[in-house]
Amino acid sequence: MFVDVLNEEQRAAATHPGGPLLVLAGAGTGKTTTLAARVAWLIEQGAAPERVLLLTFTRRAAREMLGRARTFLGRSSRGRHAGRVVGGTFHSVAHRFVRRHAAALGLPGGFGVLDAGDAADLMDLVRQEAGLGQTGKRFPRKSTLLDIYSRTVNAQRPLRELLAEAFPWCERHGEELGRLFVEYGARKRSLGVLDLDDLLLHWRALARDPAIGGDMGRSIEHLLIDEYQDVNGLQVDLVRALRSERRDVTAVGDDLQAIYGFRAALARHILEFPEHFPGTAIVTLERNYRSTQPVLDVANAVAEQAEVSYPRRLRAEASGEAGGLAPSSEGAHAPASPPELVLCLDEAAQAGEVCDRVLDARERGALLREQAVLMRASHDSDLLELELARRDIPYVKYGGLRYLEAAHVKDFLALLRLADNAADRLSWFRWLQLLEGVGPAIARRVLEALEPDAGGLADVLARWPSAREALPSEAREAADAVVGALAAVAGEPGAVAGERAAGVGGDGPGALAAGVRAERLRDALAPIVAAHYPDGPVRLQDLDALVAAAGQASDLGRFVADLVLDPPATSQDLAGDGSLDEDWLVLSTVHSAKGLEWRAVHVLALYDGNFPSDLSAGDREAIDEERRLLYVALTRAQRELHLYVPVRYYHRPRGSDDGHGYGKPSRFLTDDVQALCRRTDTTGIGVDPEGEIAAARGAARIEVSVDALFT
DNA sequence: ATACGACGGTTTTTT
DNA sequence: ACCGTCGTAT
Repeated sequence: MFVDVLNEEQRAAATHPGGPLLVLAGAGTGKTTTLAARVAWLIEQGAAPERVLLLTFTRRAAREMLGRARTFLGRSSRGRHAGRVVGGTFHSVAHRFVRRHAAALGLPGGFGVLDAGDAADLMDLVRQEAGLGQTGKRFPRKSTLLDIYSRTVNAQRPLRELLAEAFPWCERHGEELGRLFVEYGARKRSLGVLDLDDLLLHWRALARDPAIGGDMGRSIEHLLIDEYQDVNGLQVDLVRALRSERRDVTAVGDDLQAIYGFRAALARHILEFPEHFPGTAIVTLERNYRSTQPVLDVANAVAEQAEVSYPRRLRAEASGEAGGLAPSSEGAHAPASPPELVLCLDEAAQAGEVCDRVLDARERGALLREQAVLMRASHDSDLLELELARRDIPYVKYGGLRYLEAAHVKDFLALLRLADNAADRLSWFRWLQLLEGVGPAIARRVLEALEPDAGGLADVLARWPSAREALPSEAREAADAVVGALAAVAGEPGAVAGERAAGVGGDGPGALAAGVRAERLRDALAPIVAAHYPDGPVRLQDLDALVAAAGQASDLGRFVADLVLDPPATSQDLAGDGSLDEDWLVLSTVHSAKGLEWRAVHVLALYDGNFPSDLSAGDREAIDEERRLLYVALTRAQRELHLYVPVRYYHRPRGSDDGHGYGKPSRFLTDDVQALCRRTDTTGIGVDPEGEIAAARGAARIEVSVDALFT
């Protein structure tokens, strides 16, 4: 029986008979295994798989857990059924429900979902049209505007309070922001689009509706939520609404790993769970099967510094007979070595040191993909990426600038959206401006003539011949090609003869396959993209990857929506498993590394100002969150941990002028922590344990500057 | 009136 | 390396 491989606490959690259950699972304690086992156990006890709902933080996590649940259940018919469990992120599951009940919510059936970039663009558009923020005073930029809006919605708190607390430098614009946000909401409604926050808001509204919500709640026999320490107020509301009648709910999490405060998550929520669900059984998992004790010692020492915490120490189990230890190719009796603290002169030197150690670990038997370089901010790896390329070390990077955020990819997505929904004004507005000599003003005029949301696709296309007159004559032909392609691939039957992928895919009878449609659009857009961007050819390759991915999808509309809800972390992800047998190093932000583990972990740029970030200085809760972030990074390591501290950094990244200063090691690397590490000083200038730099004291005293001559 | 090039300032992290 | 603003050329 599969529960036999679990330890006592894990088994208690997995086989909890019913009613609310809270699993406090420290890092590496087999949380994934336990949750997967619980799903398997529920099914084995007779729960209908499609009535089990598993909410996870990423879709990858859902896949992994359901895969393991299936393994647990074996080849029985129940095992096959595990695939029918409903699983995904809050947002992707919300999308499913909202689509199903779109009519009741007054939404068009094929409503579009805006990703963060689209939403910021719309916010900006609304701001311009409302004439807000034109006062010449510094006004928040569009992405900041969306951050503020989103955080207010997710925290479910008044804008005023939130500004004072999290965006004090924007407080003076409070009134304008309020008006802007109301207008933004109205505009989304009139466009028939939802942003990511709306998905949750609409799901909550459904869940609270006596009729629809009642059915919904009753149809979910068991609700399981992973990473509960990172849910926000809106998500807590949702969970409570879904459980107003039934009491079967399992939450799993670790308040020591709460790192999404910037998204309005509060670790407090996990501690309040027992109050929200009276009679909650609590199970605590403390046995760590992932890391060696020296690694855990350092992590524990970091966690202990927290101002407010319920102290818990992770203990390493001798070897992993139970739970989530990935098989290691190295002998279990290899001595556990203490983490290494590597002092580097600057970030360039750091890049070299990281490469040296990565290759060294590889010599000792750790594949590149069993190693990861983790960082606070995605640009921390800029220099490292150059060095990796120079040394021919392949890598993939997670987090940071997403593939989907590249301008040309968004241009293409706009076209893909139009293929399904010609009424999407935003998408028209976007691609029209790619044309030579076309800016916002002309694009707007074309839209006026086109009236995209009046009538069906055929009506809109019928207006094109007159609408195109607003374009400068040089641009008309290129635009015709795009509109022609749109007409040819449009979802409606009768658009084009021949080339039908008869019976293939879910686009309905007479429709072209998603891949063919995507390809047509790509071909029409290619000359425009090539002309509009200086590095055209490279960008076109990205579009090819997208076309290939669309080819795997059954329905173009769903393909685009899924892309927004579950963006590929890297272009390699999108391409699929083309390079499956290749070995590569993983680069990732700490946030994106959540829930993962590697044999060797390298943590970059541990100097004060970067990790913890300067932006969090002064706010105790923010500093605590940065500390938990480091804790998450440290606990990703199985056997090897390297911490890098560049002591000199350049103030102006402009160039080689000597505008540098000396930074201190991260305040989290206290004496206690450092005492648990092996120090390697590669700077050659001497750094003492407090981070005082001999050279800095001398250098700071003597200053040479002729700046005074020029002012 | 509009588009585009030059210039200066820049709050990480993600569904 | 990006975004927003301003000046200029069309």
